[in-house]
Amino acid sequence: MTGTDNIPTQQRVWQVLSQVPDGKVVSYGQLAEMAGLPGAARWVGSTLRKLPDGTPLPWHRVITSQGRIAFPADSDSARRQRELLRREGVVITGNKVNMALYRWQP
DNA sequence: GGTGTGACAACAA
DNA sequence: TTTGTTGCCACAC
Repeated sequence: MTGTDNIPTQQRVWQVLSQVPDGKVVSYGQLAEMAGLPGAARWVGSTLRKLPDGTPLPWHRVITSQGRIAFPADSDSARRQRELLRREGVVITGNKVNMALYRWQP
């Protein structure tokens, strides 16, 4: 097609992300795949980076496939993310989340 | 249209 | 387990 079919890829990611429920998390790869972009995990991360501070989107529910926070454990961003997750009831142990328990599976 | 980039993922040592 | 390497994708120059 010549471009009439493209809904902004970014927008599709936002849409999927907005569906992640409280207390659940998804990996970058999973999010990419759900948005119809298998293999674009890395790109998703780069894109989330552009979100403004006050975004209504649950960016904090996106973590690595290993259940780790993608930021350095001692960074402010990592702390903020842990705080938000914990606030939703997600137990974090050593900068890690138990994917078996909190992974979002629609 | 080629090149570099990154909040990743899978695999080798 | 931790560290390094390679593959991926869409985007910005």
